[in-house]
Amino acid sequence: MAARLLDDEKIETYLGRLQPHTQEALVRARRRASGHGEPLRGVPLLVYALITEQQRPAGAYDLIDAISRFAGRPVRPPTVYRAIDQLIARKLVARVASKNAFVTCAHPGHSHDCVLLVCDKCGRTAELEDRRLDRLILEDVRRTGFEPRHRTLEVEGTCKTCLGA
Amino acid sequence: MAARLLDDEKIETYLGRLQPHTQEALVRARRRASGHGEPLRGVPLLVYALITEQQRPAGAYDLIDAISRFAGRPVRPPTVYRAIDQLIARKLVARVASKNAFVTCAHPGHSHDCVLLVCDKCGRTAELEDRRLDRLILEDVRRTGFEPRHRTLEVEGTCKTCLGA
DNA sequence: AAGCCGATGATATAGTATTACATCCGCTCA
DNA sequence: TGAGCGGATGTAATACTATATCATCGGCTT
Repeated sequence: MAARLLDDEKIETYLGRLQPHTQEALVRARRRASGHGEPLRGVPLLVYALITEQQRPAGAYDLIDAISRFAGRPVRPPTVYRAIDQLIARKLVARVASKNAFVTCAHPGHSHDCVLLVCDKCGRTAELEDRRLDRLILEDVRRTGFEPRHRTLEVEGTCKTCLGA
Repeated sequence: MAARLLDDEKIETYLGRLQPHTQEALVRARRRASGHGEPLRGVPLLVYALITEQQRPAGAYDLIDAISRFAGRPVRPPTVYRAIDQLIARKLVARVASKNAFVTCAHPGHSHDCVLLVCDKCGRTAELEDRRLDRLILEDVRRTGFEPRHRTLEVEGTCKTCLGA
């Protein structure tokens, strides 16, 4: 392992000051991570916390800037992209293809082929799950002889809150 | 109107040499376009033909290069992006969000919220339509109080042909 | 024919992502 | 115990994608 860019203790102190919803998500994410390979730490942990904290998709370069500020020196893109890849592999984070951004999964560990609702106004996202939908898509796709590996289902529009305002 | 970058007649000559499937698509696209605003010509026409010709998603810069070669001088990104935007507005082309690329719509004029099957191996895409699916997604989304404007549904995997090979 | 307007074109730059290489750690095994 | 292997981490450089801004042109109005 190379010299750690970020000190574990410093990260923990930082995390302790985040919002309650982030704390809760971190507990869930760590619990999930502990069953799947290495514990969550370093840049991936920080990336996960940062995305969760702001409750909407984060661009990779927003994350790079935030982590650079935290570290007190520039952190390069591959460092953060690697962290994101790891989080996606662990199914803790999902890419928002329509925005080139990333969100934390609301239900870590679920099927993960969820429907992502993206609000044009506030930028927040919500997840939706529907087994019937999953099944229908799978049937339709398989019927054509196509073997699916991954699916992206994103709906852009206006969320309930923004409709009210 | 500024000096035309591309000469109409030269384009027609070029188009005449493309594959039969492209010719057919062009006829359909032009018919559709004629009912909706200006006829298709210039850069948008060429972009449409180029994407169709290669039967798989084209990156914006592939198109920029191809059109530059055709024009015999560099054509700048905004020129091509504007053409793409126009084609998307006319529903002749769709963005492939998961690949930052563009495909021509197989069924110009249809609902256009189709399912896009993207093959990892050969890169080709196929479209799928299913009203039941459309309805189910709409119901699910509306139930949460979200007002949809646009949806992206892409499935990555292996196509029938590549599975056979 | 002066001047407005929208379409087109060029310049520059912003934003997103990856390739390739350097470095360091900690483990294995002589 | 320390040489060296291998994986994770860190850096530099660059490729790829997209847009904001300004310049220009041609046709239309009056």
